[in-house]
Amino acid sequence: MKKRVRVRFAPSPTGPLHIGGVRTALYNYLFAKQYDGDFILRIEDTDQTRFVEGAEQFIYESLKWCGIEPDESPLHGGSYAPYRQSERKPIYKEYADQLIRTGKAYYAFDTPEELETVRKNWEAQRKMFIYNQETRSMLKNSLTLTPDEVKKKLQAGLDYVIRLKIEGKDDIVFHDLIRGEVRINKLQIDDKVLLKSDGMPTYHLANVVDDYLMRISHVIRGEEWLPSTPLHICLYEAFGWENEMPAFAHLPLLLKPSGKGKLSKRDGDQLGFPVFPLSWKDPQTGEISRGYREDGFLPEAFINFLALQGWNPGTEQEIFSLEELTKIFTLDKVHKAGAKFDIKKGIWFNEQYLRKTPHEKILPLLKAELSLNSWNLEDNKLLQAFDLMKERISFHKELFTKGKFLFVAPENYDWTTIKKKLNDKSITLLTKIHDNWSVIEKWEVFTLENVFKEIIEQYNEKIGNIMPLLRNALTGESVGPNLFEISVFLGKLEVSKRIISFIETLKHNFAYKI
RNA sequence: GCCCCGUUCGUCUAGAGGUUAGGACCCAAGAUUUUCAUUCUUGUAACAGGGGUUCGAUUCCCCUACGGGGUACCA
Repeated sequence: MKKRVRVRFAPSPTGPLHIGGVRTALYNYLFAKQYDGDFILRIEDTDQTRFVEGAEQFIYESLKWCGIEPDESPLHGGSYAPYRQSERKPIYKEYADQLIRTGKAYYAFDTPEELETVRKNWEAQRKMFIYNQETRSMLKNSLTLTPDEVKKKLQAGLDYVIRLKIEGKDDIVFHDLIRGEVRINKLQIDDKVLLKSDGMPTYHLANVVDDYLMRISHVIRGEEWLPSTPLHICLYEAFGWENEMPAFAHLPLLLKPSGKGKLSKRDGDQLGFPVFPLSWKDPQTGEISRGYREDGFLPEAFINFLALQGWNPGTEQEIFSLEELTKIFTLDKVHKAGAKFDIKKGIWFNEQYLRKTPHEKILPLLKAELSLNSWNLEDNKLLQAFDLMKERISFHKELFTKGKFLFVAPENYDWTTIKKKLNDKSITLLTKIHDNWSVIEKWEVFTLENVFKEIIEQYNEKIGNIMPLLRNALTGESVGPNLFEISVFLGKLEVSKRIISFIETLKHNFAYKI
């Protein structure tokens, strides 16, 4: 029988989740769903010094917004609870003790200060210190001290850590689902701290123990973990779990647009685009960072974009729903090299989704934005406005800036264009259009256009001369959607008002010319 | 320093020995449009370098360069 697919996304709540993390979560989710497996969210909060208020909540909200909710998590529950590592503290101690008993790990009493001194000394000799099978004999631990001394120290309540005892000089070889065979010599691996002096496990211990206990079948994580994977394998072996070891897949990193370093939380919005899915307020400084949601990205577009950063289906299709992605996602199509993040493509995705997303999904977003502007409009009018503008905006909120004239009469006009087009016929024509339009019974595009064309024919005026003026009258701008459609949208009364107002302004400013 | 991973148009990438090296974004030009946008057409633009292996290498191997990651009682 094949092992059930169970994957986990295991962020630590030391700050807001950033888009690299979201992509890791996404790939885990896609992989799980494809195999009808489970997607687990585990909170790795073992570093009590770096705890950030609200960061955990931010993770839940972000995943929810993206539509990739976990099957099991601290919030959703599950049969392997608890899913928050701080609540599993006793478990790790038990497993660490087990390794002590079996001789696979040992106590170490070196204080952080002592180790720091050793490190400095080594550095002075231009060497890098690592705590490993070659150096541990010179340090203070249960391998160098007598059993009695160790016992005394423990009983005296001295601080200690538990370190993994790496043994042997052979290579650790494993097969990464994305990278193929990876090989590293055991001499390169240090005797990593498993249990910290505060009784909390380090990432390595907690991770391996939990992945084992939670029956994780595939570990899909960022490339920054690739170098410590051999260590994790040593841990599985130390526990005797080598047959239950999950498969590993290490994802390429999302890099800064410059390519210099991985995209990090700290980049904030200095780069000109959000690095967080949602906006985030730093509880310490009060500083607010932009989020994709608040910037106006549709979650479907955001996810689609993110999915294609580092993975592709091998076909030329680029637009995929989350569900489609779950059908075609494969780890072997994940690219190996890091991807320089380029927001331009992300904006393009949003434009695509803006045009194809059904009205009922767009409406709530538009209404929320409308209320911010304290404008009032019926739902169907709002959607009509959106349809008029949707092919010339990248984000739904731009309806209210680029399409402001659909909601309020223009306060200014584009004088540069007006001056070029204005002639001695202009006022007469505008007045005529106004008057003839005023008596139209069927206020629709076809009729308006016909009446308009009859007039310019009658007066032998060029369409390119009068149209910009009429457009300015109605919108205050010289470019935009079809003018007759705008007129229909605004309604006869409003159109009449705007034209009259514009004529008045012209008369006032250009009396000499007319 | 040491270890690991990587390197195809500016960017995201396809390519798994023989291709006019393909697509998308961006940019540019043209067509359509009252205008802008959309749409359509076209264009610019890439195999890091050097050695092998081979009849033939972007593709396989090695070296170099460059980039990224790791090297904590952080994850």
